[in-house]
Amino acid sequence: MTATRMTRQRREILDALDTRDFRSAQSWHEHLRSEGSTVGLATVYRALTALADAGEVDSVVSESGETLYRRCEAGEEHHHHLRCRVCGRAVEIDVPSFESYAAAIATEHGYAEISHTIELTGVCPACAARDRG
Amino acid sequence: MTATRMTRQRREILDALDTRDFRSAQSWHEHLRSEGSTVGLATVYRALTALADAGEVDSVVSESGETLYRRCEAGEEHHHHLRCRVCGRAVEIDVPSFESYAAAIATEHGYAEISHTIELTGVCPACAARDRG
DNA sequence: AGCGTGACTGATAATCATTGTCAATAAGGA
DNA sequence: TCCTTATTGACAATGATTATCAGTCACGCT
Ligand SMILES: [Zn+2]
Ligand SMILES: [Zn+2]
Ligand SMILES: [Zn+2]
Ligand SMILES: [Zn+2]
Repeated sequence: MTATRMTRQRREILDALDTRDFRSAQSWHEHLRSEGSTVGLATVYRALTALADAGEVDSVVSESGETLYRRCEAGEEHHHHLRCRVCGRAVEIDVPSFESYAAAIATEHGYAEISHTIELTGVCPACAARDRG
Repeated sequence: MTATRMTRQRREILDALDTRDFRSAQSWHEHLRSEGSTVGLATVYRALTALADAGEVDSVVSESGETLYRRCEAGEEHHHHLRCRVCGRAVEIDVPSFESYAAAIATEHGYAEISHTIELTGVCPACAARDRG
């Protein structure tokens, strides 16, 4: 019944994704092409959304509304990020006290099916240095 | 030098925005039209982005990438929301300990110009009831 | 009250990210 | 190898947002 096939394209995409930078589907596609891959844009979109649904990659929606992806660190659990808004480089952070607080405040207001978003963005040391020249 | 003029359209838009629901520009436009206004879609977009830039309305980016707006109770002050992902109804929450925590963890990683996003989403009591109805 | 200027408006075209279409291709089990 | 069908990729289509630009009107000034 299940039937997920391991194709050349999927292997290429998995290989390209790293755990350092958050990039858009279009950006990953460009990156793959520049490395010689011939993978199509639609395929990159399909693979990334599928991987995100499967929880194998992280996705965040940027301030401008683009969806950004990166591969998770091994063995994924719920976590949040501190991301560079210039280059996409990100580190994972955890916000221990918030997790329970979120549930409490939500039920207090009668809201169900709660989910939450916590993202920190800034300019990483490398990009800050580059700015100064 | 400054030159922001109070037009009929801007007055209508300001009047329409309420402090209860987060809606997209298109949704506010529909709402205005249904009330008899003849305001154009582009004008609604322009007014909302201007108001958001001026800090007079809050804007959040939804999971699907749409930008949602509403007028807020807390004036200019920084705050966060618990929003219904079905109807947009939202309440303001505060996350007391987080503000300083965000700054600390960011500088710890060398990131500058920090900003953060915290949004809770769920299904409000009214929408939950309607689901069952 | 009348005038002039430039900010504002609205219909529409353009843009941009993302999704849908569909014929051709190629995993992977028999 | 052969068959079934998931997958691919070029391209069209969508949907939100932004840019154009000619016509309009707010508002300071006389
Ligand atoms: Zn950076
Ligand atoms: Zn969390
Ligand atoms: Zn608010
Ligand atoms: Zn609701």
